[in-house]
Amino acid sequence: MKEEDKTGPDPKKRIMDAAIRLFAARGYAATGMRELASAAQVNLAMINYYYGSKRKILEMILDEFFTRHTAIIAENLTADIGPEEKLSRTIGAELAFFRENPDLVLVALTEFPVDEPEIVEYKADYVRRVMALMVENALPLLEETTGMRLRPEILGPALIGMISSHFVFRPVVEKLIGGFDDEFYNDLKKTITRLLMYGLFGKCPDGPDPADDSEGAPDA
Amino acid sequence: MKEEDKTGPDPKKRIMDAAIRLFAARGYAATGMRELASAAQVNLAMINYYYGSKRKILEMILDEFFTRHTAIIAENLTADIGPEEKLSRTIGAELAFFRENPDLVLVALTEFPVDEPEIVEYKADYVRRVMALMVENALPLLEETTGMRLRPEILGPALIGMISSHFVFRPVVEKLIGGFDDEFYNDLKKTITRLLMYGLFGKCPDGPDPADDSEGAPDA
Amino acid sequence: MKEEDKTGPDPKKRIMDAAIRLFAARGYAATGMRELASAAQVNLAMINYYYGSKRKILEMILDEFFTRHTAIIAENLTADIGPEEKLSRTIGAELAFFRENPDLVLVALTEFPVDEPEIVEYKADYVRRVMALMVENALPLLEETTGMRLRPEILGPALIGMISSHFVFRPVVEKLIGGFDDEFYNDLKKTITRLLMYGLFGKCPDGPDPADDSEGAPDA
Amino acid sequence: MKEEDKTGPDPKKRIMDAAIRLFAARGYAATGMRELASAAQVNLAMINYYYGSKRKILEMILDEFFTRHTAIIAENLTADIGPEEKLSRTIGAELAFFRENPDLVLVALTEFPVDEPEIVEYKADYVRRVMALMVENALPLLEETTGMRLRPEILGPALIGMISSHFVFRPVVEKLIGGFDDEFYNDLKKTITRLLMYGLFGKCPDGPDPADDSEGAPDA
DNA sequence: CATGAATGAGAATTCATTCAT
DNA sequence: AATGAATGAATTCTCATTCAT
Repeated sequence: MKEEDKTGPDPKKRIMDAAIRLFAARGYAATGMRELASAAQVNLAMINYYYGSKRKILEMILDEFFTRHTAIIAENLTADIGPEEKLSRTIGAELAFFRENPDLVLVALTEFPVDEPEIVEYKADYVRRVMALMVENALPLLEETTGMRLRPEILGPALIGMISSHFVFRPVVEKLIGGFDDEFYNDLKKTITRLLMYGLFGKCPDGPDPADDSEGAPDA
Repeated sequence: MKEEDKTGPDPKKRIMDAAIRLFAARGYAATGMRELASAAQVNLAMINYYYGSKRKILEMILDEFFTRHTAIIAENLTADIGPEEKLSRTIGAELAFFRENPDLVLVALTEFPVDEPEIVEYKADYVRRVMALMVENALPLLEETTGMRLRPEILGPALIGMISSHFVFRPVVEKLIGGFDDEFYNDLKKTITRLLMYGLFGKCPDGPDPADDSEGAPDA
Repeated sequence: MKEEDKTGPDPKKRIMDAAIRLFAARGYAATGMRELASAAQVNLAMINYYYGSKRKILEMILDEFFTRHTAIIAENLTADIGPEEKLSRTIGAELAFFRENPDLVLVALTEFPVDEPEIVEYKADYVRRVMALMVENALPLLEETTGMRLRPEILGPALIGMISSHFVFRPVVEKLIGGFDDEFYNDLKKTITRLLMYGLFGKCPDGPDPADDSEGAPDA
Repeated sequence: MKEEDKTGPDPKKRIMDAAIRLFAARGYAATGMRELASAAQVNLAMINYYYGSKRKILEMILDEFFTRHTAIIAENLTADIGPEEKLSRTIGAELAFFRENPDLVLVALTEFPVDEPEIVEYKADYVRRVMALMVENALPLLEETTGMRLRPEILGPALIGMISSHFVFRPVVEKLIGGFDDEFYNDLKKTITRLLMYGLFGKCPDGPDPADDSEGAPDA
């Protein structure tokens, strides 16, 4: 009986997967528990049995995104490397994470501004942690190179916004452009990295593009 | 005539204003018609009397955002000026528009990925037009300066994502930081412009910062 | 201004005509006042201005049918002619009336059993009058010819049911058969008359069919 | 199991019974779901839980009537007996069925002409089947005895109309006459049979009335 | 673990009607 | 006579959740 009699993994995981997919496609509030139950091939009552309530599911989704995203940022920002490499690696890691979990990103960003009291603390905590990571591991150096005062509450959203924006527009762009292949995502990484490091007009130092995954060229 | 016995302007406008505010705060699907009616100080049935349905309200909101946003981009991108000035002006105009209509931006971006068949065409059209504007008025020059192939389906979302991201995170950041004053928005504009033009490491040509609204004083 | 600026006759009449048509097609309860207003090319508020309420319209419709139908029966049943001629003429007159006002019949019959307290008296009165007419002008003679006891509360509905039934099934039959031409209605009259006078097996006395409208030709 | 804590049979059946009763008394469109729920002693939401929608209930009611009525006609019309016996038995069987399910008849006839696209096919199918049964099992013989051309689209409605008409007028007649006892229904059967077989004036062959259930007289 | 039944609150929408102009 | 706005009640249906089995 333990062998999956329905489709795919165990029921609890199926529910979570379906929730991420449906919340991304229709939005959290617009997704019904029945819809979710049938998408997960699970009896309706089992959802509350496993998760307690609909909102708890969303909390777990957000929590997962925030935890993993913060960990990625922390891991790359605290590495003992030069600032340019730091930024370039962070962008790459985030993009890789987003690409593997596009619906997770979509749910997190789409439901992010929504003002539900019981979830607001998750979000505030996430923002706080990301800003703290920047202040401690990147801002001083960056203020030096740019010669500007850089506020974490501005730089944080700006970076995340640019790196994630593809995934917000993806469902619509997909209908116009068709799917996205490896080449697209390599272009995406190159463009985003280039923009965040040198902008559209900044002079790029000589040497190979630091974000190009193609060919066999090393990152340096 | 009928001196407004309730609050503010005429009922139809009050409904639209309240809808933008509520959809931004709670999300479209989570906002009830009763909530909307009482927020707009209007009888419940008047909403359908004026707008026909809840979805029509959202359609009008999205349409307004898309129309105005596209117009701003078109106006600045087609101006007969140099590419750097083009970009800098466009960013400034967009930020000014977003700042004056933060809830409108939030609704447009939050509800953007949602896959409702009857609204999808609005969005696709918007994306198509923005990409076309870039291809015709900016991309060739930018590809020259960057030496990269720049896809509109990458560059478009990236720019919009960075410029708008503050407004997506704003409700949460506001709770941590407090309100946002003029100085904040001047910093925001400077930072976003700097990032998109020269990135965090690109060498900025000498001369005054092109995006500084503050007096004539340099940043020190 | 009095000249009909819209379509057809004066607004009050247009409302009544549209009501008969819509009540026949969708039923009284399922027909909305807005539907009625736009079908009659009249402002919504004018309906209540002219008729007071939706129910009053139905009352007037039923009243018109009952009045005219009762008058037709009275006129033919009290004529100073033989019983067979009486019946044949009554059938013919009813069928002619029904054919000219098929929607009126449909509304009267469809809404007839509905148990709305404020309308019930109209119906009861109608039934009473029809039964009284039969008792006074036909039953004694018919009981003699048939050798049966004939109750008016049985014979009345039976006759009306047979004569009107085509109009109840008409909307559906029309979809299967196509329209109904003069020949059809002549056949209808012949069949109904034949059935009510001699049934399917009764021996018909010689002589021309008393209900044949077509030329002078006998049925052969 | 669950000994019925409410009234009578299981909830699903109670809903159906109440629906037939209410639709007959007030009409389908005029019957509200709340009314139905409380008449069936059932929670409002259970109606949709069991039947999906209000219209589905009507569809099931019509389907039941049409199925059973067609079966009765088929059974009696295809019997290997003489034409007079065929007709007489069919009338008797229909009247018995109608008497046992007066509300079902009323709903079917009252809602019959109503032009709801999703139900129209049920009705058309019913009409088609009844007409086909007549064409195959009765019309040729009847045309011979009557010497008339008999169209199924005329004869079908005429027969049904006469046999069912009592049940259409019943609610109103009941208020004038009082209830209907066995004797009444025996008279009804005799009168209807007599009319359809020999009409009001047709010469009835000698011998006892073929439709008289009373006394001990045999049918032959 | 799993299920079908059940519930009360709430969803969006439409209703017939009224009223000031 | 005519209209657009307004209203409160009612419409059908769906919601997330609970519970006995």
